Amino acid sequence: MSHRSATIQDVARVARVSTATVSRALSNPDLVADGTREAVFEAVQQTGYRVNQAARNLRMRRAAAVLILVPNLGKPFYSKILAGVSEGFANTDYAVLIADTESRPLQDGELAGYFIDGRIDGVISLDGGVSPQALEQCRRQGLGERIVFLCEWVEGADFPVVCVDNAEGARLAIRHLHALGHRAIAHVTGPEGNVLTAARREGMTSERARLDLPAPEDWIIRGDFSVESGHAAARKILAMSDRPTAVFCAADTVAFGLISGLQAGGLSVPADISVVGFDDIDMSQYYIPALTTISQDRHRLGTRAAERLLERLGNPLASQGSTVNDVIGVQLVVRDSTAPPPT
Amino acid sequence: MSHRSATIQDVARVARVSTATVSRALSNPDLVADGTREAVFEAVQQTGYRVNQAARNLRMRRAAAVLILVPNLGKPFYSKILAGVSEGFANTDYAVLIADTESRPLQDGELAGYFIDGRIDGVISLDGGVSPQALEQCRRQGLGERIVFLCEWVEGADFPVVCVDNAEGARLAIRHLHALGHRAIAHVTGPEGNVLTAARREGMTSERARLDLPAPEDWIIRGDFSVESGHAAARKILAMSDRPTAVFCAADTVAFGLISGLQAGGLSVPADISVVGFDDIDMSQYYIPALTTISQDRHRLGTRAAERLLERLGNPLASQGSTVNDVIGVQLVVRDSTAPPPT
DNA sequence: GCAGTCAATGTAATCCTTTGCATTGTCGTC
DNA sequence: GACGACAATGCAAAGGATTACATTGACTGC
Repeated sequence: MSHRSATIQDVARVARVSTATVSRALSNPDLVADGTREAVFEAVQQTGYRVNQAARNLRMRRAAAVLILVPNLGKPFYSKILAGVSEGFANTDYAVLIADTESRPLQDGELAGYFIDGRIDGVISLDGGVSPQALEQCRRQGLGERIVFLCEWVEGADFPVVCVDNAEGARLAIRHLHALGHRAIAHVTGPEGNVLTAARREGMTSERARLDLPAPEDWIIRGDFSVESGHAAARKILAMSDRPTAVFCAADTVAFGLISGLQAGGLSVPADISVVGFDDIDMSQYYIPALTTISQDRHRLGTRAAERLLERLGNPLASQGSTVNDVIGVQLVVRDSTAPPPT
Repeated sequence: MSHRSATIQDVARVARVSTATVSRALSNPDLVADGTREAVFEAVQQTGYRVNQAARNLRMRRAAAVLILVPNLGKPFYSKILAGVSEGFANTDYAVLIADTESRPLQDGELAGYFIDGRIDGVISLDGGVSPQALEQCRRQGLGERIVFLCEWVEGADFPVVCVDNAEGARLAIRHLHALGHRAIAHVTGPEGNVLTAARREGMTSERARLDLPAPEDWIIRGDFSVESGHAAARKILAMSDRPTAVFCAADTVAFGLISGLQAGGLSVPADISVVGFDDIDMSQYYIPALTTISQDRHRLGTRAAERLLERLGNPLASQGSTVNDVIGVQLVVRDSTAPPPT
């Protein structure tokens, strides 16, 4: 019951071997003889020894930790992704650090700094807003192999990305509305400058063009993925003279705000106007009306990103230079917020 | 552009002082002369030195990290709390580790193990389901001061708790319904064995008794905080001969499922039946009808817990033995899901 | 002019593992 | 019977910071 916890020295003493042998017995069991190995295990039990991470990290020049950059932990969209990521690292000895880039944006050189001072071995960024300079700095330090993007990415920076096919999701949404008979389809976007915003808008407009549907300028309404922005969009739509019969929203949360605002304004969803979301968050199937949306497998996105990073950390030489793009499929989930347009 | 990053030795050489002086200049600037200090800072700039965390942790016998135990990262309820916690540690040098106890439950001795092998300095547990043995083990190791509970807690274990006044929240809900004229009030609980479930149910039943309201057994419906359980509860209520005119749900998510199920069964909320939730998650004000609920300041809960843990880590002697209970107030937020009972 | 004080700095031990290299002993082979 | 190969283990040097203790000078007060 000594206050100080057991060290490898203690184990070595009890097992009557050297510390080197203890170390080997634990991390590379085949290198030691059967009897010795057992003696060591026995001694470990007896002393309650656990390897000191700091010492190991110091010696091995690694951090045994990865950092997840999340734009805003407060958004329900991320929670399942994080659960996936954290599960992806569950059987490894990597600790998962989480940083909210909204509540505290990364300082200049902070990212590279975390690597240099041995706090982390790798990064999964859900934030496409990481500054290109920060990334360039990391790459110069030879840390390029240790960064993976998830969901979002940085245009022009050559890092591996795990994401869904956003444009395809948008196309699915438009096609669904078109099949129901809609021709007047509006879009509430995400925040300006966001890669998802761009991809979804692009998919939306290209499909609308392909189907030869009208595309007045004011049918593209600027939002920012928030419920509030959906609510604001509703007011704009209510005020339009030439009102669309359907709206495709860049996120489910936007759709909720939109529907709430439309109903408050006297329009019924889907009787008067159809709404499609994007993401299929948990709430969507229980919203009233249950939301028609584009589903992405968030849990899988998380585990996949974890796998990618693990690969790259395990074998820094593999797939060098080439960017492996993991694109995960999306699915249209039809529920109650879409219907044929009013006649 | 050497590949190896600068060490304190390099800085010492450049500044023409000893490593001890460099260390002091950085962590305890008053101890060195002005000129020396500047020379050191200059050398740090020049070499791009950053202190190696592993080495520092080894020497100082600390981990510079705290662990947050989250029952289920996938639940939107936690995201804002986590944002608060992470903000609470933002200006410290503590890294924030997050573990999902549902996707990977803690093994026996794992919690104490994290302390012993120097991975963490403290724990904030949002999970009241941590095994009492694990906690007892931590306490025996003298780690009792390093654990703080948040939102949930373990009955009988004497650790500091930051939480809201759950019973009071329940009472507020019942009083509100009573004031509207309701006498027949049911309750959908959280999962059995959960401390929040117990506290909220207790507040609900005691207030109902105080107001002399009827309390048939089947008006307490077992749920588990999930949307699905709310949906299931709706079926039970629809099947009742003696139907309540109002339902208080142990969580907003439950209320969503309930309302969705009730409407599907032909009952209108709040015209036919009123519903009150608990938590006031982001979605609640945009649900249709906007949800009347008990609001808790989740962000503040997070930052407060962080503060508590920091205090205890900084000064292990302070408030020793005595459990400081931080109870944060709750507020009734009246929206559109409650109305006088049908006449 | 000398003992004592104090500020500023240096020396070297310490934190605990991992691992390159050296050593020992066994066994098979020519 | 000598030698090489090889398995098993030990010795001791990293790895990079912090800090107790020692040292040096300058300065105070008598």
